[in-house]
Amino acid sequence: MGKNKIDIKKITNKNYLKATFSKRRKGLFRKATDLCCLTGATLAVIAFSPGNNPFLFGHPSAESVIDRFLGEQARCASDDGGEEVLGAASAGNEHQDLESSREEVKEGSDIMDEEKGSLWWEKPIEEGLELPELKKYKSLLERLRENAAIKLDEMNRRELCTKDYLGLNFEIGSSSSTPADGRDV
Amino acid sequence: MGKNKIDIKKITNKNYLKATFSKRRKGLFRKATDLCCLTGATLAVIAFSPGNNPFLFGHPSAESVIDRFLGEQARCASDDGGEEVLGAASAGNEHQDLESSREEVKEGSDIMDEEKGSLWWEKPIEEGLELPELKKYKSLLERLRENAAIKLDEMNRRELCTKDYLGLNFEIGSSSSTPADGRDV
DNA sequence: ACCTATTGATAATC
DNA sequence: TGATTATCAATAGGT
Repeated sequence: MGKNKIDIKKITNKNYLKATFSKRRKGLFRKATDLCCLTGATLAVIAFSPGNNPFLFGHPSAESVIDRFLGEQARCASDDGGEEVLGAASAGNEHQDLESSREEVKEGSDIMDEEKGSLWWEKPIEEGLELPELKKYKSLLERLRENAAIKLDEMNRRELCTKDYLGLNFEIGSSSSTPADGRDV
Repeated sequence: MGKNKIDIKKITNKNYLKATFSKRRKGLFRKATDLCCLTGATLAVIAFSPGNNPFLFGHPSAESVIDRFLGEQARCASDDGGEEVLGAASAGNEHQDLESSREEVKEGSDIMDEEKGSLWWEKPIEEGLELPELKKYKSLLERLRENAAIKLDEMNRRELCTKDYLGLNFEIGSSSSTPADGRDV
């Protein structure tokens, strides 16, 4: 679709990879916006760049769509009077889940030579629940949203909600913050 | 981008709306697939059609991306030793959240004249936890996935995970199910 | 649903 | 690194 056609396979060149992610991520979010505008669909996109930076799109908001999805899944599953079967690793392992997430992130940050200067938060989140329970996720998301420096992708033109949480510093205890930057990956 | 240019504003005609959602939803998922293939990005798309049918795309899986997002949000918020502030409606209202989700769905099903015959589940979920706690969501998602009749959008060609949970019957206690159908909305 | 005229997204390049 | 442009890809309208 550009000057030349390309195969849809993993790009190895780091710089080209970053450029491509940037462009196509924007294109994807634009398509998402159009779809929402045209059809009023409820839609969320969660993306982690190759450099593990998070991007969000959502209408009416990413969190609300995720909540709805989770809620309907739960509702659906609870409507048939069945019994817990797959709970092998489910009961009381909230902490484990959180821990594994941390690991993932840590590993992830090494995948690419991140631009450490492009943190898009105005300032680090000024709060620190122990949140041992997932039932606090929802409020956490809201707090995160309100505290984060948000880059409105370009969607402000419509009432859709697009946010790029770029340069989210995933290091434990990190309280450093840097000015916004235009880079995606 | 078709025979004529169109304004990106809400489509009123129901049939045109359905057709447009169908086409553009597929296009969006294709873009998402390409982005994942090219850059290896971790990506999820959650969409509810105008008829409130859910569609999922995810690499490596929608659930894993959602989990990661939730996990990182939690981790991020808990890394600064702050205090709960926005919890106005957060503490101990898991049930309320679930209930409001149900309401949303109920209302939603009236928005469009749904094709009641296009239920894409092989059979209704054979389980019914009370799941009074959100920390069971993860396992529920897994169970739902295993029990649902999954329509692989067309992505099987790559190792990405695209699923259309179409015709998900959100009625409480619904145990009816019907064969798969090709309609999106 | 399937076609095709057109516009839109984007790979390469600067 | 952001902008430009030649090309392919997505899709609006009609069948």
